[in-house]
Amino acid sequence: MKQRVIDAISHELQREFVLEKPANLSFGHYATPLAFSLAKELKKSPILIAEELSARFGNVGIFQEVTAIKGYINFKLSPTFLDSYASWALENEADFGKDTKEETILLEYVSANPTGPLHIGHARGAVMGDALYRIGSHLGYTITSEYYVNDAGNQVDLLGLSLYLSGREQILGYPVSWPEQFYRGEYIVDLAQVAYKELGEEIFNDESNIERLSSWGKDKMLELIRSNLADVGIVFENFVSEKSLYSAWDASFEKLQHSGKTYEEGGKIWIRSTELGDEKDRVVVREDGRPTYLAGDIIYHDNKFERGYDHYINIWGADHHGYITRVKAAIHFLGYNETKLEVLLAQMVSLLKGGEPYKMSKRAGNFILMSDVVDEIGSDALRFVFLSKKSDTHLEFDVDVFKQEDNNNPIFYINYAHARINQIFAKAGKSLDDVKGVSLAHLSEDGQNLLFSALLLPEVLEDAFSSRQVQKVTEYLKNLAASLHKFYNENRVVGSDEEVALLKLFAVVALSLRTGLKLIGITAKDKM
RNA sequence: GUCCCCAUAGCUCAGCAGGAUAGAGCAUCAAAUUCCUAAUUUGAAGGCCGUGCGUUCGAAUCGCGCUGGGGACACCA
Repeated sequence: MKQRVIDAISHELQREFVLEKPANLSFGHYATPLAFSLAKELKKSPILIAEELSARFGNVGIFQEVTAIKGYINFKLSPTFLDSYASWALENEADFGKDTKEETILLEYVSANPTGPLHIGHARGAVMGDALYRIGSHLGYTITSEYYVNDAGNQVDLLGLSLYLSGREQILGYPVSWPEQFYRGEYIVDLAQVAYKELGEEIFNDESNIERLSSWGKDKMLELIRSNLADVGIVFENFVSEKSLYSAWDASFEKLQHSGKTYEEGGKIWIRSTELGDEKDRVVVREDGRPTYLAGDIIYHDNKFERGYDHYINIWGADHHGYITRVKAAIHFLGYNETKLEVLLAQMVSLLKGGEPYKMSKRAGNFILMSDVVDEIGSDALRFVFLSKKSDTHLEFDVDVFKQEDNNNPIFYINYAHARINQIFAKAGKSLDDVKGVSLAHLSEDGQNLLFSALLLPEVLEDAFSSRQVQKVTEYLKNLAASLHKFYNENRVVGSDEEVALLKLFAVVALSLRTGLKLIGITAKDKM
């Protein structure tokens, strides 16, 4: 819709212009402040310019009216245009808001260590990534979703050690002393029990079994993580194992050396990341020859770029922000265009319950488990609240709000609007096919405005995806639901003279709500 | 010390590729159900958009400084 408007205006004006929303829908559907910027150039008042320019739109079909108000040029779409778009949307439900894009994107998110269940911090990146995946795919981008599994290195070793100690302590009854950094959540105790059942008591007898425990535990944890994700409707296309990539280290390392940006010092191998803005150079190979964590990411990004996507998006926890520069430097040294990588940061989440800090789960080892929150408020509410604020800003919310069944709870409010429409159709005894064909050209002003709002979804999606700001979608859905409730209270539908037209209008609103919800991973309710 | 995020109504937050009177929900007060779900709606009240300077015809929005809050600064992942 927006594109049609832009095309129509460019055709007439032959100029660059900014298209925006008027302050008030009564002015029009779209507006441009173009006259202000032309004032200097033309040495005329913006008010005069706006009047002259608006006069050119006398017979541009899609506009009913083009008016100059205080220097702004306001465009009001014609009811026929809105009606034809509405009819198209209802005929092509699945295509509503779809677009075609050439770009291919590799989207990596979550990538939590397979050493424990997902906690609430992971949930934010997870939900954000999934929403971008859904919206982007709907817009026609070819997106691959990927989870990088850190199944090599210290953390996984620690998992094995922790299981080993826990088994010796809880099952074999030996006294053990726990080093500070070991995993101590109750899930470790539970998992050690499972190990006891599946692998037998002897697994805890000898330290030589720790490696096996690590690997076994990692697989179990990955299974748990997948199930945590599945509970909120997230399924990844790819899981890439860090460990499996290590065989490619020599090749990646050779590329790095080829760039001349590596050097040896103190028995370690460094990359000159300071040349690309890093605070210090970084070690990639330790004195004992073991590659560092960064090396793993170098191989991984080499692997990613080899696969030849147009664009790469990583969603990381905000605590990794300092890591961006060095990874980009490495990508550059590998000979790729590092600007193709975009890193989005998911900031901290603080949870409250009844106004008090949400208590940490002992089970998780003093984290808030994502699954606990899902059990408490449900996947839909979790998704909605996490998506309603920009991901790179801190978020605080009270889980109790999302258990209320009223206006406090936005997901409830939106579902109610959708369910309402369904019930009205049922009450009227009509189906979509009964109303599709009717013309909406004679709707009241309020009806036209509601229709216009419902038809805005495609441009909201476009805007949300391109700015990576999914909260634009949740905000839009809340507003659309509010408009529907308001209209409902002011207009009687069933039995009125305009029954079929109003039903068609409502059908478009429902389509927009349903589609928008679907793209943030929520299934709209038909009945409540 | 360096870097990142934040500061808008009592609370939680929108608005920010500069544009017409700064919005929503909650909380407070007052209204609307013989009628499609009142799980809703309407109205009132509530704001030096943290602060100073700058850019601009125009700044909540852009730039610099300051103040306050959160976070990150490994050869751990």
